[in-house]
Amino acid sequence: MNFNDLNTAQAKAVRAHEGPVLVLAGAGSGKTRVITYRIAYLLQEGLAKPWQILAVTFTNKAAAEMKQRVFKMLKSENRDLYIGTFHAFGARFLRRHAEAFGRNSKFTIYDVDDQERLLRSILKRKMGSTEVRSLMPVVKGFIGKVKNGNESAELLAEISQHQYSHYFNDTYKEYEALLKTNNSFDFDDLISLPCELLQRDSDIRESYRQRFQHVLIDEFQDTNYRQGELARLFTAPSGNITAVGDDDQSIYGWRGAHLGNILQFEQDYKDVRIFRLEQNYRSTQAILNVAHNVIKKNPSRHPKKLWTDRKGGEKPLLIASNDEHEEAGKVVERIEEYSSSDSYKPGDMAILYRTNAQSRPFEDMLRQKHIPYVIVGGLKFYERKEIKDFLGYLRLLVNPNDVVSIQRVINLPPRGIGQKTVENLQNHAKETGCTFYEAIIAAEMDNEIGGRSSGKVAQFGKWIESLRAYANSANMFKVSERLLSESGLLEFYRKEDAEKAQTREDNLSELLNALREYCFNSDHSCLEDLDNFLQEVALVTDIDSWQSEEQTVTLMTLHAAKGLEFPIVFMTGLEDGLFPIQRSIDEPQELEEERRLFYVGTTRAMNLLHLTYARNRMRWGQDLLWQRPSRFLDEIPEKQLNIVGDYFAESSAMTNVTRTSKRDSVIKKKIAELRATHQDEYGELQIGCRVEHFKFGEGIVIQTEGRDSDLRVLVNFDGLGEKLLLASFAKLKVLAD
DNA sequence: CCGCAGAGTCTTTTT
DNA sequence: GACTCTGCGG
Repeated sequence: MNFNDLNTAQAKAVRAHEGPVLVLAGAGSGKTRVITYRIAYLLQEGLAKPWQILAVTFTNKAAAEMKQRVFKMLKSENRDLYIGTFHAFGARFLRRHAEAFGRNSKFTIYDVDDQERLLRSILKRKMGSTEVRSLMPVVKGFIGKVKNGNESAELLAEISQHQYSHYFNDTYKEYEALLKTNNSFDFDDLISLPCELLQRDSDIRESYRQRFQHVLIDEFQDTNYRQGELARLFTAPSGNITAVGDDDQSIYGWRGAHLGNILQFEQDYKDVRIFRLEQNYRSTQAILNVAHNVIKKNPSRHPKKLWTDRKGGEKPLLIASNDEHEEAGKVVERIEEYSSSDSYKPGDMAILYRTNAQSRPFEDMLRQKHIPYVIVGGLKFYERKEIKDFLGYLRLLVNPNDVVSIQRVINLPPRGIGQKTVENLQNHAKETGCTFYEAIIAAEMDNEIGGRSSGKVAQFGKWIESLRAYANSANMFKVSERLLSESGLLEFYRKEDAEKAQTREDNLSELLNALREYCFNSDHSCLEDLDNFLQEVALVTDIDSWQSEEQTVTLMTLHAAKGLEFPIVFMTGLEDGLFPIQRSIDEPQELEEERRLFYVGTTRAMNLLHLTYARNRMRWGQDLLWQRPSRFLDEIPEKQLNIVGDYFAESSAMTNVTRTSKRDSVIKKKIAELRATHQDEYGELQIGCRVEHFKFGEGIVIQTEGRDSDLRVLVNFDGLGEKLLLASFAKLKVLAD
C-alpha cells in the first residue's frame, strides 16, 4: 500500500480512522479511491478485522470493483469482508431475521412488476377496474414514501391532496398483509424493515454496533432517509462512520434521496471531521469550465470549485442537427473518425441521453456502420417477460406461498385455467384458511374447488409437485431443464410471436447456463441453490455486468453513467423539454436536479465532450415537436465552446427579441403581407416530413423572430390547440384554395 | 376459456 | 411505435 498515490487531502481522510468522517468529494476527485484505501489501511494496520467492516456502495458492480481493489492492495483475499449495496445487505439481514416479520428465510423479493401485480389485485377489488390505471402510480408513490421516508402512513394519507387519499392507508395495510402471506418483501422493505427491527430491539442493535466497528458509505448524497437512518442505527453518534459524497451529484431525489443525510451529518454525529477533495484527476480544464458554469447556477448549492492539473484541453463541441436521425448521423460520424485515429477506440466513447427511448436512432446508425455497441439499462435481462415467466416457476418451487408468481404462471402457457377458476381457488383458500397453493393441490380430491376446470388445476398441481419431488434428487439445472421442456413455454412463445421467439429462446438458454454454472460447484441442495440464486438475481442490475470492451461503444442514460468515466463523451438530446425534462421546468427543485444531472454528464468526460441537440424530434412515431435548445446550454459562456453550426444565432433570436428587433420588423412585415393577400386562403407549412395546414387570416401569429429565412410561428390548428413551430419561408407556401 | 382486433396509454431517471 | 387492456365471437 502506497500513500504516494494519494494527495494530502485524500491521505488525511484515509488515515482519520476514529470517529465520524464526512468526505465531500467532487466529481473525479478520487472518492472511491479514498474508501478503498481506507479499508485497506484499517485492515493492514490491524485497526479492524475484516468482519468488523461494513462498506456500502450504490451498485453491485461498484462493490465488486472495490472488493477487488482492496484485495489487490492487500495482496490477499478475504471472505469476511462485506462490501455490498444497501439492498443486498438488507436482504442478507432479513434472511437472518425473517421470523421477526412473520416470514421464513425462503422469502421472495418482489420487484416493481411483482409489486404492481399485487397492488392491482387489491385496487381492483376495492374500486373496480376503471380507476386502477390512474391510481397505480399514486398508490405506489405513497407506499414508497411511507417506506423510504420519515412520516407515518396515517400522516401522509392525511396530508395528501388526492381525491382517493382516504383509501391510501387501507390499501397500504392490505398490501403489507399480502406481502406477509406471500412470504415476500418488496424492494423498499429491504431497507425499511431492518431499520424497524434495529429501532425497536436494542439488543439486536447493540450486537450489530459491536460487530461493525467501521461503517463506510459511498455515494452518500443518493441515500434516502431510511438508508441514512440505517447507518445511524448501525453506528453510535461517536462511532466510526465514513460517508463519502458530493451534493452536486445528487440525482435520485425522485427516488427519495435525502440530501439531509449529508447536510445534517454534523448534527447526527459527534465531533465530525470533514475533508474536502477538490482536485479533479479525470477531466481537462476546458471540460471542467463548462461543468462549473452550469452547476454554479444552482441556488441552493454549497459553493465549491474543482480544479485540475490538466490545463487547457479541447473545448467541448456544440453540435446542432435538424432531427434525431441527423443527430445520430453526426455523432456516429465522429465516432468513426476518432476510431480511425491511433488515440481512440470505440470502447473509449459513450453516448449519453436523458431517456431510454432516445437510444433507437443511435442504434440504427451504429448498426448501419457496423460499429459494435452495447446498451446499458433499458429493459434489463432479469425483467424480460420470458425470464420473469420462467423465474415465476422457479419461485413457486422455492416459495409456494408466493401467490403473485403462481398467478403469473398458472395459465402460462394457456392450459385452461382462466380467471374464474383462479377466483374459485382463491375463495376456497379463504373459506378453509389454507393457502392458494394448498387449494390447487386439494383440487385433485375435490372437484368443487376448481369448478369446471378442476381437472386442469389438479394436473397443474401434480406437475409442480412432481418437479418439487424431482428437486430432491437432481440439481437445479436439471430441474430447470425439465421444467422448461415440460412447461411448453417455448412452443407457446413460437406460436405467439414467431419473430421474437428466437430471442426469447436465446435468453432462456442464457438463463439455464447461468443456473448450470451456479450449481456446478455447489454442495447445497437443489432448493437451497434455487433460493440463493433467486435472491441474488432479484438485486442484479444491468450496469453490474457491464464492462468496457475495446471495440464497443457504450450507450446509456445519464443516470446509469454515474460513477463512470470515458475519454470521449457525447451528451445528446439537449433540448428544453427533454433535458431538462418537461415536468421539471416549472419545479425549481426538480430543475436543480436536472442541472446536477447535466453536471454529472459533463464530468464523465476525460478528454473530449460533445453536446448535441436536434431542432425537431419524433415522439410516439407521430408528433414532430419543435424544441428550443436546452437552457443549460445558455449558461455556458460562448467562448468556452466550439460551436459547430449556428446555435447562438438560433438561441439568442428565440430568447431575446429585443436584440434582433430590426429583423423582427422585417418578418412582421412579410407576415402582414401574406395575411393581406391571402386572407381566406389556406397555407401549408412544411416542417421536416410533416405538413400542416392553416388559414392565413386567423391561424398564424408571430411569436418572435428568427433569422431572415426562418421564423417562429404560433399556429392555431382548428381546435387542436396551438403549436410552436420553426419554419422557413422557403417552406411556407400558399395553397390555391 | 381462447384468440383476435382495435383502442388507449405511454417516456424521466432505478436499487 | 410498442405495449397493454378491452370486448367480442368462436
